[in-house]
Amino acid sequence: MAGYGQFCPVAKAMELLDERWTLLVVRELLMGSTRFNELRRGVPRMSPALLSRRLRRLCDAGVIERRGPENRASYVVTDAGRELLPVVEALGRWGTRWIPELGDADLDPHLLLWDMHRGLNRTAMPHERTVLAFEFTDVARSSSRWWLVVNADDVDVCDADPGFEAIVTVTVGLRVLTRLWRGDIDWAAAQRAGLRVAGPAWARRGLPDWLQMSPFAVVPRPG
Amino acid sequence: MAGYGQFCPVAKAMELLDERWTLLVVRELLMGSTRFNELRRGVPRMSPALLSRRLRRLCDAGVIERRGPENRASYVVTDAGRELLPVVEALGRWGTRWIPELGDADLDPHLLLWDMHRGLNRTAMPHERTVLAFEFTDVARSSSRWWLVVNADDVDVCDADPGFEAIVTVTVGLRVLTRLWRGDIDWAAAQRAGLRVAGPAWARRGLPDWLQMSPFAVVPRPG
DNA sequence: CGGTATCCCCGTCGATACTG
DNA sequence: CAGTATCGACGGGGATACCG
Repeated sequence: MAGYGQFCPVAKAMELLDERWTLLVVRELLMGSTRFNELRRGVPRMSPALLSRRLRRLCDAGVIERRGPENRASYVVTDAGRELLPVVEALGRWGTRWIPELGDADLDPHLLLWDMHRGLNRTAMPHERTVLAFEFTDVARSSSRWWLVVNADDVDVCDADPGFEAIVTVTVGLRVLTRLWRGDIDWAAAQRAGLRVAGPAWARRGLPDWLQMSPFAVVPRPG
Repeated sequence: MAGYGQFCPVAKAMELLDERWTLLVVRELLMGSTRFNELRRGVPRMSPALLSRRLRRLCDAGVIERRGPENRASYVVTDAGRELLPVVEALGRWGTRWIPELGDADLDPHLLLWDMHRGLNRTAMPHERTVLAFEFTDVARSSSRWWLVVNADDVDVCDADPGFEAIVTVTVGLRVLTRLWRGDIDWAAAQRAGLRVAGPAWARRGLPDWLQMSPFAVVPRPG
């Protein structure tokens, strides 16, 4: 689409940033994703063709730089890209406060686990390999069971049993865990809403500390 | 277009705000415009049908409220709307720093005068009616001459001679005055680039104080 | 002044398949 | 792993005219 035909810096910024998906890709980049397929996991409903277009556009705009060989590309934010953090933060804070309601279509177990895997508080967790299991009570059988496999230096999100025994199993409705992650409700309210944790007492007690919530969870709500 | 299918508050915010023109309308509302045709002057390239759609959407989202009788409607921001100011500010700051180049299509004398009329430093100006004239050296005859008519309690933007004598006449290239307004250059650089002011000495000296620049003019530039 | 109504085009996006 | 290629539909939005 053509530009706005305005010299206003807000308009010039939006000529780039109002394109569908663009700011979500930027969000993923700012969260630390650098590889194409890593970015895709953060925006699973975006087609690879469109992601490719957006990445090129962001390169052209100087927001990111493409690095590495053709077959192992990575994308890193430039100074200009890093300075989009205040924009993303302002949007996230506003969305948190003023759009609290989620439709069923906004819920996605894979995306939720993907977000959670980034925020795990590794230092508070056991040092050996640790597996956390999640069972969603209200999701179709085929995608109701998930595992976070915490290895020495990475975390995997699995939708198939990894074979190692889970130290805890969280049984919960998808919406309840999503709202907990977003900070719409707290841990106690989640338990009242049916969240259950199975496993040894020390692990059940530790879990709330292991799972960091969304960065926007602490945003104060209106009223 | 459908939503993003994400529970992330950034995604939920962008479902509303990534629609073309929406954030520019919000900008106008935050700058104090409340009436339909007043808003239009801030987004002249937007069709009235589309502005109408956007206003309804912003009402539905709780960003603004529609008030007054059918034939004299006004739109005022709610708390949610007011809290979009940090979003607009962050975008404006980023655009100012990282998209400094303007295309010819981004220049618009009417829009420039419309922006300037809002920022006039009335207290520093003469109390009686004051007329400021602008003559753009590089704009087609039909829209090269403009006037700001400062009355007791309002300011008019005119593209036809208002009939009252101007206290000063500014002769300048459209791009130069636009860059001055944006803070890309300062007053001295604008004069070196050809800006000339005609009128009594006291008015010529006062002018830089009368004309407030864009709120983003003070944003520090990279490097 | 404050909008609606209508029309139609073209670009965007989604879907799917495929490649080095 | 990191993308391209192709295609079709849809709907957003620009233009224009019109109404209360």
